[in-house]
Amino acid sequence: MALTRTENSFIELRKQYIEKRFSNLNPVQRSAVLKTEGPLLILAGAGSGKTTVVVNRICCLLEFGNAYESDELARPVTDKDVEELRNALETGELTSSIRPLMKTGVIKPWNILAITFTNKAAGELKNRIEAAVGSDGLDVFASTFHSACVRFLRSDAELLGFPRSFTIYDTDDSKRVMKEIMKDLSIDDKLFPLNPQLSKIGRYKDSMTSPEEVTATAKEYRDRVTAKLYSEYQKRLKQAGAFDFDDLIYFTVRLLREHEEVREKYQRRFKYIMVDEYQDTSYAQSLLVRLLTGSERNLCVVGDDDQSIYRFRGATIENILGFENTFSNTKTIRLEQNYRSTSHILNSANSVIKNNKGRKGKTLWTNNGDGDKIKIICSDTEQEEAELIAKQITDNLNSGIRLKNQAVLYRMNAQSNAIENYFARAGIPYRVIGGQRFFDRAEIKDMIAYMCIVSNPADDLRLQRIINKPSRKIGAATIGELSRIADGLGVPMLEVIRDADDFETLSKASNALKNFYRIYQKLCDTLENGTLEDFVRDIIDSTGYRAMLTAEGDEGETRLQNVEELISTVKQYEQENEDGDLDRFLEQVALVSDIDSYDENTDAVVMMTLHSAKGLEFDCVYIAGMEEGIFPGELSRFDERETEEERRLCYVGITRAKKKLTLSYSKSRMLFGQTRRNRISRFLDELPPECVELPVEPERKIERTDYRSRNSGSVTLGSQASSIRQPKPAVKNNAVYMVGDRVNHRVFGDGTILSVTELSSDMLLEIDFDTRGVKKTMANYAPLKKL
DNA sequence: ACTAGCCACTTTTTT
DNA sequence: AGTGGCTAGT
Repeated sequence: MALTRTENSFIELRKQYIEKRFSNLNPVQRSAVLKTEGPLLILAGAGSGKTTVVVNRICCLLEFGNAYESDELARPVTDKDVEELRNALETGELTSSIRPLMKTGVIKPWNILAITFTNKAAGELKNRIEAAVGSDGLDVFASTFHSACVRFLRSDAELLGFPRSFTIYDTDDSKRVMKEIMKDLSIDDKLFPLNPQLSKIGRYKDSMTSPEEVTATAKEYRDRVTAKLYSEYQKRLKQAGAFDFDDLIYFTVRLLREHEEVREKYQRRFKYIMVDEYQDTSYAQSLLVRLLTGSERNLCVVGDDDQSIYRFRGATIENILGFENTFSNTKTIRLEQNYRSTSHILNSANSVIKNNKGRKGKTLWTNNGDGDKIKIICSDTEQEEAELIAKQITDNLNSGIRLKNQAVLYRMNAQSNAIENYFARAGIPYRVIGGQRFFDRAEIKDMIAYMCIVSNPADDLRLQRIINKPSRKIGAATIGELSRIADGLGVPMLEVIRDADDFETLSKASNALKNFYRIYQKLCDTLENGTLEDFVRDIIDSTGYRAMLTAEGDEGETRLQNVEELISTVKQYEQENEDGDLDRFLEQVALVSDIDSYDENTDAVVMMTLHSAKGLEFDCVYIAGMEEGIFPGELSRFDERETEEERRLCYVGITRAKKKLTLSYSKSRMLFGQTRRNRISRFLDELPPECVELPVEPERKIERTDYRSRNSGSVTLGSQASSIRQPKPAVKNNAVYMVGDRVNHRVFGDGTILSVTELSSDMLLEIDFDTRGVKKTMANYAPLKKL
């Protein structure tokens, strides 16, 4: 039906109004916000304001529905309506009579599904939506893949033969199960190491390959063993009513695939779907997204192929590279303007990443000024590295950058030790994100295990963990017998314990088992009749756990404190979640990561792995361990695909920095209990020389701040060790520099060269100046003369 | 059944 | 280097 002239002008003005509503965005961002219908691929460079786009896109949907791309009108329009809208464009004020005309399509907050990478990101997204559109925003379904899947499975897991109150196994649990399987099947875990087998199984799940399929196709002996392990592993998890992390995705996909009514339920509900960090999705996850997407295909994925860093856990970069092929008529939008970093930092990032081949290719640009150049610092040991980084941090603190805006990033968690040690001694407040999580501590896992068996009585694994903790005279022999009987009958171990009297072989342990069952029943009672907090307190006391810890002395004392902390966690959980129950709490515990609880308001230096830093930004970023064998890691050095992944990780690291970036390497480092000397990371060579700092520092004593303590002032750059190193001649500008040469520096005067280090196209010289101490300079940039 | 002491392994990165 | 698992001895 043709539109009248009045209608046409109204629709045209409506578009203008909506555009104006988002005039705070740049034109590219705005086009991404307004394109609400059909498949959309947003290639969002680091710091390009992609979260802002996602938030605004959701706002747009909630405020205007699909009005921007639609000809629909809620009622016939008159010339008066057109006039009022024209006024509204001037004043920004909509009259109540035309307001209903501004929105088309029925879009409620719960029709929008937004998948993020971490729980923290989901929370932030919700907060920002709430801030923009009010409490309606809270009903937008924003969560991670894993949390979303748990929600779906909670309502329909029975269709797959799992209980609704299923348990979620973490990596640790998986290992335990696998170890047991290997023992039962007499498979040598030297020949078939645990981790590779488990990750193989994980990759099978990522590619939606069932145990049956693997068994059918496995020809070689090793593959047949893996197939056997996989089948057995799944069998046991099912018996225990448990999913591991990969299962959550795998079984949700199966649920949606095999049950049309469930699939349609969600397709009807989620009219608009958005997926963030799409470059880090697995094949199974991309399938999941496809299954949730209805025939309208209102799917928007956001990602940056250069920031794909989770290949090791099944992410495939092909998802984002091939999105346009999977979804025909995809509109692709590139956000390339960076609002975060200075151009020296950005150019460095560009220069590093351009060495990768498999990428869509894009170049970030910024209007921010050049800013400071990239600092490179070099040390002899990892202790000294920590010291030098600390020095930079306090320098920057003195120039007004708060500690919370400074972050130390590294490749592996193990690197944090040396840095932590120094910071602790120097009195620099710091926080470490990641590493061992609170919920990974043994005593906390014990508490959780008690909670789990009440929630899911079939959870034999958790049961075994705590059945004799504290000691109840139930030993390995008894547990073995229990497990045998339970297996034979196909019932949970807990049932066998209940009926212990019926089994001859358990007669000796009968009393101990009855005693345990009484405790179990008491816990069930407490949960039934009280709050979660009562329940946890009861676990600590009734099980004798407190008594056990108290008896242990001061070791136990700290562990008791951790347990007490769990109580306050539970308490807080109950306060924040009205409808929270035990299952919900346990699932949260299973799915939170350390980064989720990272609070940016505490004023302390942040330390974390480069992986954890994804999505964050800091004024100052220090990346430690820029060495071959560390970063890129030893295993990645000779595999091109792996090296490219490391390079992307480096790109992620560099682009976290807003103002200052410091890269650090150490000439020697203690790792795996051995001291190793590593070459400088190739990534340093890939930096553009013009962005790297000429280390001509203004001559000033490092002011001691309150944070620095005694004894850390004597910073010795360049020890004898460095002068022993093989002299490499630096040829540039007709000058050849060798270790031991005497040189003159226009600012620092005369000195002796301590070391020559090849760096990019230049040479890094370490010079011991007669009057000014040891400094580092670039051969090409420094005002140097050979004497 | 429990404990102490020894050995081996870890190391990528995480939901 | 540190931790956790295993063995052997009580």
